[in-house]
Amino acid sequence: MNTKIKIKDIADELNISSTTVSFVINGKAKEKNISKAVAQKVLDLVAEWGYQPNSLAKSLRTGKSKIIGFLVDDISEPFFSRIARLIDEKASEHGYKILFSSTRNNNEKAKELLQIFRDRHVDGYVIALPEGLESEIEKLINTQVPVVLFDRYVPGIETDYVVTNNDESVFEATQHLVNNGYRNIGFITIETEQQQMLDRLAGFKRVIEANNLKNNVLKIDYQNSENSIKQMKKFFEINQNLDAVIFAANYICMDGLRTFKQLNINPLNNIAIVSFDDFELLEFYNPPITAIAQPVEQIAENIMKILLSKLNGQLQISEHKQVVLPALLNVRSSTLKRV
Amino acid sequence: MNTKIKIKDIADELNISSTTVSFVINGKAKEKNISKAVAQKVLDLVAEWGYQPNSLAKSLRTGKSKIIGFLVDDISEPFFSRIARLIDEKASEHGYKILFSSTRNNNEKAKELLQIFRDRHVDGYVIALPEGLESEIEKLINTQVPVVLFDRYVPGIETDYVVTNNDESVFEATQHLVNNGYRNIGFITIETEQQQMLDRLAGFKRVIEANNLKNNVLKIDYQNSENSIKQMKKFFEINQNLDAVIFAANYICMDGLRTFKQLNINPLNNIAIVSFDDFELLEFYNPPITAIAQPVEQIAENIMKILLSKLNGQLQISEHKQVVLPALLNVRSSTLKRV
DNA sequence: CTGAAAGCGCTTACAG
DNA sequence: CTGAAAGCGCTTACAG
Repeated sequence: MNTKIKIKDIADELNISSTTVSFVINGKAKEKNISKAVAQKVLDLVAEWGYQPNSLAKSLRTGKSKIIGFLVDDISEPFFSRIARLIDEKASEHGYKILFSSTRNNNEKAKELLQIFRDRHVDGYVIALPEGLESEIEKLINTQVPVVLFDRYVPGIETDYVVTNNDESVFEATQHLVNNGYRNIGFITIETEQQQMLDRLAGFKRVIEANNLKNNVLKIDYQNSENSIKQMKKFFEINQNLDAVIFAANYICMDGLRTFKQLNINPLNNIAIVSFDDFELLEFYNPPITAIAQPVEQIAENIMKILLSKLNGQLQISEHKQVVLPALLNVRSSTLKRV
Repeated sequence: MNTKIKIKDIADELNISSTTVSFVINGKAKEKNISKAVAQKVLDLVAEWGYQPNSLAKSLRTGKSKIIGFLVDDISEPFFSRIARLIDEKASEHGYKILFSSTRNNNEKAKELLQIFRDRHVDGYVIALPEGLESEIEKLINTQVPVVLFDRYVPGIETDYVVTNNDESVFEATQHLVNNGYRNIGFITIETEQQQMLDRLAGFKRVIEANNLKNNVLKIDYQNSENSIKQMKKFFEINQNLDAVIFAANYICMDGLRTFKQLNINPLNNIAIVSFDDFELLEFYNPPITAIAQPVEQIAENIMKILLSKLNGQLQISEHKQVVLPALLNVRSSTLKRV
């Protein structure tokens, strides 16, 4: 194996200085008036020896790590892992790599992670912000490092974010239920201050109020799946006459379907279903379930567009871009017109 | 904001040398005979000022980055993202972070990534090896850096790996079908040399041969979902009399279910199904689908146990651990006894 | 018990 | 057109 070659080796071999080699390697030959002949010699030797700069040394010197920190609740949630993949693709194209970690609903851990990322001189951040970390994130932003939030924004914090139009998309979905004849619609969310969840609820309420319908909302005190199912069971027992239900997130929907199974409620005949976040299960369920699909590709694209333009200086750190993207309502037979 | 504090600042403030501060911070106070009083002063100031070492400088000096490279086909595949989450948890406990990237079936990209990881002085690797990268991986292993393969091993390469017992688990699943009265079983896999896929096929064949059954195997030339469905349609049309089918992987099963839908085959009545890899969809499908569940937690645990013991020197780099874990057959109604 | 100094491998302001 | 030298912030062998 090639015992790590360094700039000095190249310089010595060619009887020139490290400075010149460094300039050539970094494409500054022209700018620095290096003669074509010398530049070519360097390039040739670099190719021949397969020289690769030590990025650690480079980072220490320049203060740039070419690493982006990606922080989410749980990387194994489909929505997040899909974003992760797309972000990584874009980042790789520009020489950045992704360092990720899951906060797993643990704020202490999240704070630590932020600190660790900072120590590692991460150049930029992509974060789905856990509740309660608002002030930490403000501190981070104040250090003049680019931070793009996604999935949820935080009212009152001036920063870049890319989110789905939660309010509007749930409004549409609820309206779709009303149009199809449903009148007693339940909305199942979690007890939280997370903005995206509040927005989804708001969209629901707008329709309910406009149509003078009953406001059947369950806010689950979410601990785990089991506990969540227990609360849903109670809710469905009390509200026997629901003719439709909207689940405000992927994992809530999963628990909802489990609840139906346990209660022997057959969505096919008894109740219409809409879920926020589309995933394969919904397409294959019997009946196939109507879902609000977040525009994952567009979300990832926008995140990276903002982040990269800040990273390469095209966009001022202090100038904040806020992108709200429309979702798609995939109508399936779980919400057929009521007869 | 605290304009980054460094060791020198602490040393100056306390009128001692950077050496002493460094020793104390790295817990070598005793070993280096630093007086308790001095050590305490340092610790106090570190706490007060919230000093955090610059990990870049540390890495450059020590040659250790405290970063683990995680390389898979696609981080958004549920199996991989779940492993990612678990690995990250374990790694974090030991001060390591995960740098990931998806190779997306692109060997050139995979080679590049390996190179990039090397430049970044990744301390260790967790890899689901793409086909055709065998020699690259051997080179990597020869650089004496710990590499743990998972999901698939490569016969002939001496390295650490953690895999599921693919052969045995498919053998069991196939036997289960035979026991329940199925006699014309199809096996759908992809055209590949990937060892885990070959092993799954081998497990199937063992049962087929032992019972003198017909060997109905489809090896899909996998390009994309659409193309894959086309090939399955043809297969099912030719083999009208199949009474059961085993899908050799998650994504193949998804395409299989789509094919059934398009062909109007109702698995409920017409055909038994088994899928490799268990995921929520299978549990909720109608009928619920029998699945071979890989022991994800155990896989992740074993990977990290091996990797960490090599990283901290408890295990020789040259000593290779190879772990084969049993899978669980989750029997559901898609494979009920034939009547 | 403690410190001065070298060095990890780069980049870049400065000098010529 | 090119180079000597300082410095990024650590760690550690060596000296006392």
